[in-house]
Amino acid sequence: MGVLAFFLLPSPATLAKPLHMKLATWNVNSVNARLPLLLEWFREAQPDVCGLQEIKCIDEKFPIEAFESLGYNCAVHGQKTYNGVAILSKFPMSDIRRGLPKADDDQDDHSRYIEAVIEAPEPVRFGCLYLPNGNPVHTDKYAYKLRWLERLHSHAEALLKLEEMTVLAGDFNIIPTKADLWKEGPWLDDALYQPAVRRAYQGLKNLGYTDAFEAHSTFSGSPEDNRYTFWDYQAGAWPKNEGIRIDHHLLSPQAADRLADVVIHKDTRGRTHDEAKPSDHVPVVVELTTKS
DNA sequence: ATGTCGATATGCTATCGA
Repeated sequence: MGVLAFFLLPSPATLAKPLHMKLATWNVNSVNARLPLLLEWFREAQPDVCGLQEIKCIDEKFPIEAFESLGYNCAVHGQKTYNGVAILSKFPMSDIRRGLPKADDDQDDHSRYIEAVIEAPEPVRFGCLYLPNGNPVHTDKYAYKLRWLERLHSHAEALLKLEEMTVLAGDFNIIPTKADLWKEGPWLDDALYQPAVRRAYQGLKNLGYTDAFEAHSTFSGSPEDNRYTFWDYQAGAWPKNEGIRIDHHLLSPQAADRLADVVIHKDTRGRTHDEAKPSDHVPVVVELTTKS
């Protein structure tokens, strides 16, 4: 009978181990000012992939060696002083795109989008975005935000046609619903909470993308008591827990089918390390079930 | 509304963007 069991059970070599691939996003508000905290968090959390926003440096000043020493490959789309995005990945990356597609009359010199195929055993296309803030409304900054959302919509639509596992993650600068802020009043005139902006976010979902946090909260046995991802430096927002949820993962249907967990690393908002102060955003980590 | 940051050059204080 020992022989029978040997034949009926799959051997360890052929049994595909279920794995969880961790895909994170974090607006770091200067990668160099934040570096000691970032390295500490990467050692602990061990994300497979992490999109960074607001790195606030040109490519040449990105601390590539520090991340390589932790086992990450780096794809960087930097800019002097403002914006700047990057993808860190334990797996090799291919098909790297810097910037969203532009129409002929679009002028956009901000570094706000980078995308790569993560060459894991089951590849994932990962887009890292830093959507314009858009304040104050009724200015060209707000118009730029709306136009950027149109361009993101078009690109997101094109990506769905590839029928891949795709994750669009980043600082969307969009508060999707009333549940995603502590009090509505102060935000009614803010570009992060305008109906047109929230409608555009819903438009991305209507294409077929799933908001990972929203989906996870519908089947999570113990929903997180915190859903905020950002607390302003000003006016004591953090000690008063006056936060908002603006850092999101949108999943293609192929990725949404694998959604296993969403974790907001709230504790990093109160941490310091080697003189480095916390970012005003915290990392959000999505776990997808994948095969080895 | 504002109790804070970070990068920069207008450069040891002010300005911008968030």
